[in-house]
Amino acid sequence: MKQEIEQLLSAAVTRLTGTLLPTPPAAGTIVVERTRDSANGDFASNVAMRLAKGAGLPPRTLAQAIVDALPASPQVLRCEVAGAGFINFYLAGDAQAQVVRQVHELGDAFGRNASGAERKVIVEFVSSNPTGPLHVGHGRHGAFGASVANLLAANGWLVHREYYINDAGRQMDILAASIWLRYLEACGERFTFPANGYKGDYIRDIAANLLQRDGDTLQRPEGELFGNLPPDEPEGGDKDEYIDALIVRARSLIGEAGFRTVLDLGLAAILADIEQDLGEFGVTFDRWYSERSLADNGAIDRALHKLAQHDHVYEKDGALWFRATAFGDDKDRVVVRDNGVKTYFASDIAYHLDKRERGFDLLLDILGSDHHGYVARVRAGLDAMGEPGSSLEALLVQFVTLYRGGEKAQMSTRSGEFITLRELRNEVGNDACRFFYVMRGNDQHLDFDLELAKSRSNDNPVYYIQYAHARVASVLRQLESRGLAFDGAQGLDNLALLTTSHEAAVLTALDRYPEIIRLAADNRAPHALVHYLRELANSFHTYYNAEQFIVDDAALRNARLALVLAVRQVIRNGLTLLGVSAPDTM
RNA sequence: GCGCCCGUAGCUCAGACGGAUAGAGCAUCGGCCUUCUAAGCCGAGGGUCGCAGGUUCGAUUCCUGCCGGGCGCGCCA
Repeated sequence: MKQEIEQLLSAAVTRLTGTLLPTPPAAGTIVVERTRDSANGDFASNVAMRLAKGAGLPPRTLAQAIVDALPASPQVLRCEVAGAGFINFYLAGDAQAQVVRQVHELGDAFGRNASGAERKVIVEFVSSNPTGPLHVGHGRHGAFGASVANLLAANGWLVHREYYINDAGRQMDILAASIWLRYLEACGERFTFPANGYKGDYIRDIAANLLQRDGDTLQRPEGELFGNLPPDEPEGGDKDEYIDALIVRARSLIGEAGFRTVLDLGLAAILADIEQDLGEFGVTFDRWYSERSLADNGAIDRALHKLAQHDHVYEKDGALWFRATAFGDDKDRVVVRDNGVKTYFASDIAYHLDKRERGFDLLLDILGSDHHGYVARVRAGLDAMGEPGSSLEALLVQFVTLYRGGEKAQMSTRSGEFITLRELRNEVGNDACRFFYVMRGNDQHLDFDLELAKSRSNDNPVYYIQYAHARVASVLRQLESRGLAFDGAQGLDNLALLTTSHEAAVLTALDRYPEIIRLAADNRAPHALVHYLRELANSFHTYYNAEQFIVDDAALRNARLALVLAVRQVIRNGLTLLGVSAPDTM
């Protein structure tokens, strides 16, 4: 409806161009918005105020001229000039009701549009280090990323969802060493576990699987392992030095192949756990992309070569530096350390180059807010390699603070460690989780109250929306039990009977849905959809309390049922984009 | 010190492109179940939109400077 009014205005302004208006208006000048107060009509435009100065006319005079030039439309009852020069549109009585017909015709597709124009976008999110289970912060990334990806797809983007596996580097070595040490413990060796090792119970589980699969083939006496090592932190040493020395020792004792066996087993186990966890959460990926593969297939060398070709690298202090400052970054960045090891940043730019080479127009990275410094670097890298840095868009997700009735509760009461996503899901349920995670904008800190998310009361917004959906289903059950059936044709033919103020409110809410889908995708703002769904549910609940749907008058009954079925459809469409279920009973 | 984000009702937050009387939930207070699910509805109170300037016909929104909070500024990943 909003679009149609914009078209009317555009036609009127075009008609005046050359006479009252010296030049055609710039794109984006003709804007129509919904009025906040129905006393000002249903829609309003400020176009006359924006064009008045250029035309050398008082805003109200120009506004009246535009109104006079508007083409006639069956949708618009009348329009008038108001205030400082607003043009207010009053819709014809049955114009709004046509949205019900649209919803019935389009079904699941209602609200989708083609604004993305089949551009290719890669959404990279979660990408947690595969060194342990996901915790509550990763859950927000998963829920947010999945919802943004769904919204983009609903707007006609070709969406690819990807998880970048940080399976190279020192953290992986520490993981492997930790597993091997727990394996030795399981073999009966006794020693003090390193301060910097991974201490979670899942490490013991993986070690137990290793023992079961490979027997004691990797066992070595602890004396050989710990002899002549630097002191660990509790002994006054440096925990990083200690664990690095331990890793070197482990490699020499069980060989590179043996070490790799342990590492791969651990990596596979943890990734399987993460994939299952996210899968149960309704978060899935088209590809799990291995960082290690970038080194193995030469992609990093190719990226570095590309930088060197364009003369954007130099040597200093034995290391190879990328001249990032030439591309707007704060400082130059090391890509190859003086010990010959390539930095994490080197694989990052290689990865992003690879994304471009795979043909993605938009690279959407969903990152923790603590990674904001990283964006300028990677953009600089892309520019230096001849790819537009502007194709990278980073969405920074702020931290999650868990509360349990008002008290901070970051730690699990059972294990004393960070609460995992799985624990959270088990406690509050997937629906409430997905919903609470996207209730706030990504750049807003999120207070996640466990008690509120669990409460099955009117405090809980997710149930409020689901309840509206279930109520419609309940109405249909009631209809059937009275021996009646919904006559869709009759309902859609009698939409003009939907005249109460409550029906008008529901119709307006339904009509807004396509606008919200567009807005939420353009702004990468799933929370806009959350707020909308609450308002739609509110208009429905109010209607439900005010009017009976199952009335004796068949024409009115079917018109009302057509309306509430449209509400059910739109709620279902919206919740689906958020990864939340739409139950028929509660 | 530099950079990014945030500051709106007692609390948690919406307010895209500058527009008409700044909204919602929770909390507080008062009403509504012999009628399709009360996980619901209706009503009331509650605000110098952090502060100070600037641009504009018009600023919560844009710009500048302060104040307060979070995060980041490695040859870590």
